[in-house]
Amino acid sequence: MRIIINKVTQRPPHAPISERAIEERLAGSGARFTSGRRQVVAALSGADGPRSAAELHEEMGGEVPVSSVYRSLAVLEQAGVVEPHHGARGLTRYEMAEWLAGHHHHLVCESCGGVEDIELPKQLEVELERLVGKVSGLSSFSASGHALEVDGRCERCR
Amino acid sequence: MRIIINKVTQRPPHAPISERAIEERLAGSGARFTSGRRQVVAALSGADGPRSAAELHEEMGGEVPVSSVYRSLAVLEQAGVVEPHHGARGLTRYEMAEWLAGHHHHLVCESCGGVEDIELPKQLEVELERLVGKVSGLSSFSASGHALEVDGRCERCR
DNA sequence: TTCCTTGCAAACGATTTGCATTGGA
DNA sequence: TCCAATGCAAATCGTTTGCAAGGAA
Repeated sequence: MRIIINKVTQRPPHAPISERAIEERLAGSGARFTSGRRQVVAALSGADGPRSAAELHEEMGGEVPVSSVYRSLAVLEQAGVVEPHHGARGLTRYEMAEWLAGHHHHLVCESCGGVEDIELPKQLEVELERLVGKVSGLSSFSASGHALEVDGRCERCR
Repeated sequence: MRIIINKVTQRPPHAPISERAIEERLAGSGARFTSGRRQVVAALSGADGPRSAAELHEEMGGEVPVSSVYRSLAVLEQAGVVEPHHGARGLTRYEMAEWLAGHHHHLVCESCGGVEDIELPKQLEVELERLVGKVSGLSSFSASGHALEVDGRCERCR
């Protein structure tokens, strides 16, 4: 997976993550920002799309055992630092929470199953939000967020 | 999960599924439209949202073993009769393919993990398609479809 | 007879958990 | 010292597969 989006929409690989804010969030859950968790956060905020526990395990050099990666992810999710994303073949991948990584959407490749982030130009995002607003007006479902998934083939698989 | 959408957007619980068309599709894959597969199709086209193999197994009365439900789903997916949908906790749920059930979107309850179908009023759907068209113009990703997921709490969980 | 199907049980891969140990405030 | 955090191995859970029996063309 590589970012192939043009400059306007490309999401910076390293969003300016606030270590401080994360530490506070964790503290709020009575948890510490340990080295293992820092590594997960680092790997995740440097990624161009959601990552599974196994992918993170590998990207982190295989030092930290997978079970610990899972535990880190669970704690970080609990604290609202990362968010799960359910994709191809029942794999659960995680990404930094919206308040840290910014709101974005996904391009899902139906061939390789990879996922790339895409940030909509403000105007389109505004349109989309307006549209979602109308949708929730249609049902007794109380909407709190939305995600647009665009399916197709990534450049590599075309 | 219950349909709570108003009349304008509610999707008919029993879309007028063409048994004939399904049989032909299966034949094209060299497969038969057996009783077990008919049961899966019946359960799925009567549902108001995606269903997992386990849910179908239960809704079908527990007669057909889960492994057979999985096999039926695999064959039906192969033939383009049903489509997988990856949701909460890595569960794979299926629904009738778009050409049979019609294009629609999902309301995902972040509390119970349930998914309800929602069909957008034509005008909104047109807007959405236009928007997706613009998105794919922004990247070198070739889009073939899209899915809008609205997250929130269903009426029951509110 | 020839394949497609199905049931059952074993196998798998992803994720979770129990338990004993380590580490930080 | 005390409780959170971690490593390792065993346990779960959803899903897949091998194999032998059943069925339709």
